Amino acid sequence: MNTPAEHPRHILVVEDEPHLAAGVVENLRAEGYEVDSVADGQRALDWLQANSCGLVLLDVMLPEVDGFAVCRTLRERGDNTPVLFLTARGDPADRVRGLEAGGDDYLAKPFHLRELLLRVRAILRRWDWYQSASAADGAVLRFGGNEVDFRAFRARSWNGFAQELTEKEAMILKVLAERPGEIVSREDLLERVWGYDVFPSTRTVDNFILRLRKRFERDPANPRHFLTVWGVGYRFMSGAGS
Amino acid sequence: MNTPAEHPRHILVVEDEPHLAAGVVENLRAEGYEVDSVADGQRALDWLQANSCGLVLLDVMLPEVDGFAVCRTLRERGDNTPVLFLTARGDPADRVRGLEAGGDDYLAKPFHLRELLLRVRAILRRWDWYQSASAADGAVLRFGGNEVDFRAFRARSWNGFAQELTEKEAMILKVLAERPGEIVSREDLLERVWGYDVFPSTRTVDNFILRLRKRFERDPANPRHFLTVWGVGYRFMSGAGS
DNA sequence: AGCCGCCGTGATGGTTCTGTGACACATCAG
DNA sequence: CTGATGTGTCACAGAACCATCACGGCGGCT
Repeated sequence: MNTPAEHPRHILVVEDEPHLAAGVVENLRAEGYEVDSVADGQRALDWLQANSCGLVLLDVMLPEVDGFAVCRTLRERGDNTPVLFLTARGDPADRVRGLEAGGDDYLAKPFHLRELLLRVRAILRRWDWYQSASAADGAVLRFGGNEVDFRAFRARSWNGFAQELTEKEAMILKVLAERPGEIVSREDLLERVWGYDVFPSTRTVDNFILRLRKRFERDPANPRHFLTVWGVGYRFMSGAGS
Repeated sequence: MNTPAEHPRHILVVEDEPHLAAGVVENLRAEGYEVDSVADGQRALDWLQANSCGLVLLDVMLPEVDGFAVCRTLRERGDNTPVLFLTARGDPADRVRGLEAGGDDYLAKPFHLRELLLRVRAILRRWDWYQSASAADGAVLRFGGNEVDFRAFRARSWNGFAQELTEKEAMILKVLAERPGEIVSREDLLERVWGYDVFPSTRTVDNFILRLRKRFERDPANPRHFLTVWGVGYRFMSGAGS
């Protein structure tokens, strides 16, 4: 079964209008993605059976097999590769149909390339995350007697207790731990963890810090690893840094 | 067609409120950018047809043609100059509207100058041509046995004590340290640190100098680094200059 | 349907930072 | 020397911000 983890920066573009396809492909490549492109639904399904990728850009209006059908078939196969629908019509009902077919997002044509790139980035960010977690082979973070395994969302805390991290907890921890000693603003965290079009309050971030402290700090009220930077954000210290 | 490649360090500010525009322009110039400014949407479009730049700072609420419309027109022209929206409303949905209009980022007023500068830098950094941020940035400042890391708002003073600088302290120190040996007036400091919409008294500046002296001077009463220029302002000396 | 765990928000209380006034001291003009 | 003006220093109050808790919504699982 295909999983996006295998080729997270690889994108398949399914679009029958050659000019549009070329433009999209070009721009995605310029952003550093690997891109393949096919022109109809059947070929898309064939390609996806033989290969894997991190995202499918799927035009709804396709000759032969339309985009919704492609996506449904894909899901029936057990393939969970993220799908971003492109459609000519602005009909919001299409969005619902797309989501029902198992799509992840939806963009109405004509769209701005910039917006497309933003959405692609947002969708792939999730997988970027898995990738970097496994890439840093020793994807086990150690600090102050704690041990965190990002692959399994698992951790063992300083006092020996096993901890099952939630997804958000793990992501926040990871973003912080990527830049030890540096300040990470709440906005950074929101953007990196939640994405560009979701707006939880900054209070939410505080809460996750609170949870991380409870899990990993010996004295959560006097944190040594998850430090507050007043007026800005937080900073992660792994060691006995002073 | 305009591309940011031509003038990557050039910024156009489109803002109708003169005082805000002045503050923003001044701060951007101090960071080393070339800055032009116009006061309404039509002039912005005219300017952008005749010139090119690396970034447009675009107020949403403008007389005549609003910011979204300016951006849309720009994109229809095929101009992909990055656009950073400024808006009076804090409504996060505006961010999406801005992105849909073809913008690159979005900042709600009232914003902190520091944040504005960070975002400007982030956007311009996407273009490889623009490598180095401002001089004092990211660097570690050393003087008289002290060590200041502006990235982390942290410092170690001559006697070895760790110092957690507050935001304002760090900013004032940075502005002073950018021009070692030069006189910086209180008005300059107010403009650079507090920005466009706050007007503390000059007394406040004195107080922050006091705090900096306490942190970093061996004998705060006889300062060797944070010197008073009577009747004008202050001057920062990094070395043993006297 | 019912249960449970995760997530986001609001309220509350405590902490830190910031700006100001007061007063003493320093500097300058005459 | 004397007054006028600017600065050093301190303490304080208000503002801004954060930690923490409790609660409700939502979705997944049984």
